[in-house]
Amino acid sequence: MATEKKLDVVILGLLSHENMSGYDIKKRIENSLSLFWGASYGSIYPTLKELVNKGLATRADELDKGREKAVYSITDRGKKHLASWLEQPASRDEIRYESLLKVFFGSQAGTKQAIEHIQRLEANAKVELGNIKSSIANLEAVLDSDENHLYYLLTAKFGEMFYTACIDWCCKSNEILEKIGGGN
Amino acid sequence: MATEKKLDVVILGLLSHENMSGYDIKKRIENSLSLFWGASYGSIYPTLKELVNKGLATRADELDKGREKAVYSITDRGKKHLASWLEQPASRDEIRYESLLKVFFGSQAGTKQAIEHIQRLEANAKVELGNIKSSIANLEAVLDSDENHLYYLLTAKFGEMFYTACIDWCCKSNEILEKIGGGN
DNA sequence: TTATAATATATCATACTGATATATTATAAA
DNA sequence: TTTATAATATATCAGTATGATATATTATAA
Repeated sequence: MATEKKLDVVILGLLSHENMSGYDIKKRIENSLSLFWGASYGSIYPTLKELVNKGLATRADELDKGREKAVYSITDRGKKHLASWLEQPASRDEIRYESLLKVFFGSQAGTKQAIEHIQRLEANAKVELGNIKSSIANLEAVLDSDENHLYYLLTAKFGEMFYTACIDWCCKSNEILEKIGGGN
Repeated sequence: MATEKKLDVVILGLLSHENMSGYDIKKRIENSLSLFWGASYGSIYPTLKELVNKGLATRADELDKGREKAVYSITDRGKKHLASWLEQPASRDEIRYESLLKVFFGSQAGTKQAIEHIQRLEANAKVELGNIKSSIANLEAVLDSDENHLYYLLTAKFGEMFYTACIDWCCKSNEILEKIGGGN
């Protein structure tokens, strides 16, 4: 069956918060879900068509500042579909870290290169952690206004813990490799 | 271009440690890389053929206890290909956690369901952490015998930190949700 | 004015999954 | 001893997604 299709329910979830266009959905995924999920235009637009065909969403063409825009809304059937997915246990929890792959094969390239991969990972984690910390500050400021904010805050805190632990691992690993890798 | 192909270099990396069959490669990935990378037979076998066609690996048919087996070895060109990938910065470091997706959409299903997802995540993380801890103990015992063990140990320690932090997040999130979710 | 960024959607080659199929050998259970 | 089940070993394919590319319009900065 290939990986069980998830993008339909991700989009339905976002539409359950707010009506959106495909373009809006992409931005929302990048801003709020990117820590633990992603999606490309190449799958978002076909999935939106499919949702309309199945009666899980409806499309309304709007004119926003002279520019055409298709805004999608979740239907009652869409809400039921979303709810039935939400009650199932998650079936895909995984990490894909090419950096770790390169560390794993470190003996082929030498200590120096492994250190470089770890330092890039650390630098990136620091940027992400900075972004997440300001998200958390913003969310905590508006926490009572919308129930969704609480759940968003919890996932942001997951990101905070992940990148904090990741940076810590990078430091320790660096130390170990610096110690043994005088030459190579 | 779709996701840049990575399985070729993953397999070359494993073959740089040891000659292996497709079946062996699958097991090795499950045992040693599954924390941060995965692969299915449906991609491993075609990739092995491709590696042979490109002259990056060679195939030798062996008879192991009356059972046919194709054992692959990395070539010099394969080693160069692996080395040139290893010196590039990683281009794919990501998490795909459906559990977090379900937490994010928690307001649609209610506090109780969100707690259930988090508890399943915690239970799974505890199992993984147990496995990783025994791996680490084994690796630390044989550390000087093979340079690869050090890099394997580093990635295992990444897993240890990840699942430890994950369990911690689950506990804290659980508490928060239990507090507010008396009813729903 | 001119270039660049942002908005908005569409298409497609390529990569990979997970299911299914097939066949053999090893091992545990009846 | 038969019988079932697990492990070894490989192959195929529909379905799901990525990321690159293309196109067109409006907004903004140089």
